Amino acid sequence: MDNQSAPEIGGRELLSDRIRDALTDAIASGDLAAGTALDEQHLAERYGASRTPVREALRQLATAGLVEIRPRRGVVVARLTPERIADMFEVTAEIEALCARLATHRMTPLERGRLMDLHEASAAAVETGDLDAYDRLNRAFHEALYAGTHNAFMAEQALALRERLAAFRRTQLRHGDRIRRSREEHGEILAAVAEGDGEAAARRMRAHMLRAAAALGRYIAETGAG
Amino acid sequence: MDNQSAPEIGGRELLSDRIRDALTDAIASGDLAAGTALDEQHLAERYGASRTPVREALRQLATAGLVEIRPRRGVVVARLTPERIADMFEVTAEIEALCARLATHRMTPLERGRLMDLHEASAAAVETGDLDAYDRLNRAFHEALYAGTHNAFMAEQALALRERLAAFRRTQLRHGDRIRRSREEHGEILAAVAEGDGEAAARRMRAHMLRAAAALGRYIAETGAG
DNA sequence: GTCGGCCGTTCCGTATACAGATTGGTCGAA
DNA sequence: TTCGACCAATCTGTATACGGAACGGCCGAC
Repeated sequence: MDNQSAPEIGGRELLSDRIRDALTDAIASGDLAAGTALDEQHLAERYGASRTPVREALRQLATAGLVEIRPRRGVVVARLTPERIADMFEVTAEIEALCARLATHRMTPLERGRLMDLHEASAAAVETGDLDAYDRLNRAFHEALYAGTHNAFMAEQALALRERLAAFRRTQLRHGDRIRRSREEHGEILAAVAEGDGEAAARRMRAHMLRAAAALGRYIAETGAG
Repeated sequence: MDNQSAPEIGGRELLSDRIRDALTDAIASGDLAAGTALDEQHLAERYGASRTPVREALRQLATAGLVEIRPRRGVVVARLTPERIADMFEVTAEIEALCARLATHRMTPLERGRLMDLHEASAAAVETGDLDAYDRLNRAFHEALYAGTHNAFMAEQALALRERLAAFRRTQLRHGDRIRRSREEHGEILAAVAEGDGEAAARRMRAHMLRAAAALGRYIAETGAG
């Protein structure tokens, strides 16, 4: 086994969380192929820890759907086929569309104003090509819509789903003029929200997410990851 | 139930899962009030186990949203206010509506036939007043729609959400003629599915779920649980 | 009298130890 | 040769031990 990917998990946060993140990356990047059996002891010595935090990390990954735990029979990496990833993105698109529709009808003027501010601020990031800045504003835009549903549980679910797909979306914006297109689509969504047309906001958000997923899908197809 | 002193949890499955179930019941039933601090050692001796399975159970409850874990600061029972439960039911209603819409467009004739069979079979359960039988068929009806989306991830999410609310829905069907009404609503949903009108199916499913939630909400308000 | 720092206790996060279950292989019998 | 049972190795599930961080109380200073 080629240990090219050094564990290298230094930091101050919880050890189990660091192991979880490391394993998440390893699975999302394809270093750990689908169906691979994960031995707790082996992982423990690989990451320089004991079995206890490794177990906690694996449990978290199981609830995230990245691994599968058969009681007393070990842990295996879940089969993240292109179809499954596509399924996940479809669910995300629908959830985001749902949030957009609800938020359109429920946001306060103050919240709508903040959404517009975020959109305005993102213009500069697009012009300067600041990917990290746009990523933050992009995230803030979507999270503002989550919060705009005035349904805390909905917002949590949407955010959790977004986090879950973050590993696969990492390189999405790096391609072509996806950033500019992304912001344009945000503008169209925002217009529908401003007009109070929830259905249109939902449709445009769904299309927005599916286009982003398609861009990522092409990337995955090229690299053969998964 | 005499859960006054020692909740005896006997069985052959995993100890951590049994503790998780016991804690889930305790929280859903209100035995553990919102905001209660949960001490691992105390829970361990209470359930006659060590801290390890207790920890695993608490982690599972955290991902289920029933408790909140602050690193190095302990675990507290999440605040399941009526508002929060209402939020959860709204999300469930929207997800179910989404599944109904997608399933309408994607189910095969065979799957549609099975859905109709399930609906037909439930008639007998309604007539005889067999609550358990109707509960199974009701569950099967909804799960058939999940599967009908042909999106495995969507089906898993919907099922997980349903499981998560099961603790609060336990007594829902026991009230009045909710069973008969429930089956009638299923019939209306089924009609929309058969006609291929996904939007109507979604609307009717949303209304169906919200009516069930309202019935439960009245029950909760009466008993003061939560 | 009130505020701030010090210290002890408690509890969490992690490490290690032990027991039961599962899996794979090997040996023997038909 | 093939099938079945037994056995050993290994890994998971659980228990226990240890170190450090956080919270509460006490004492001293202003």
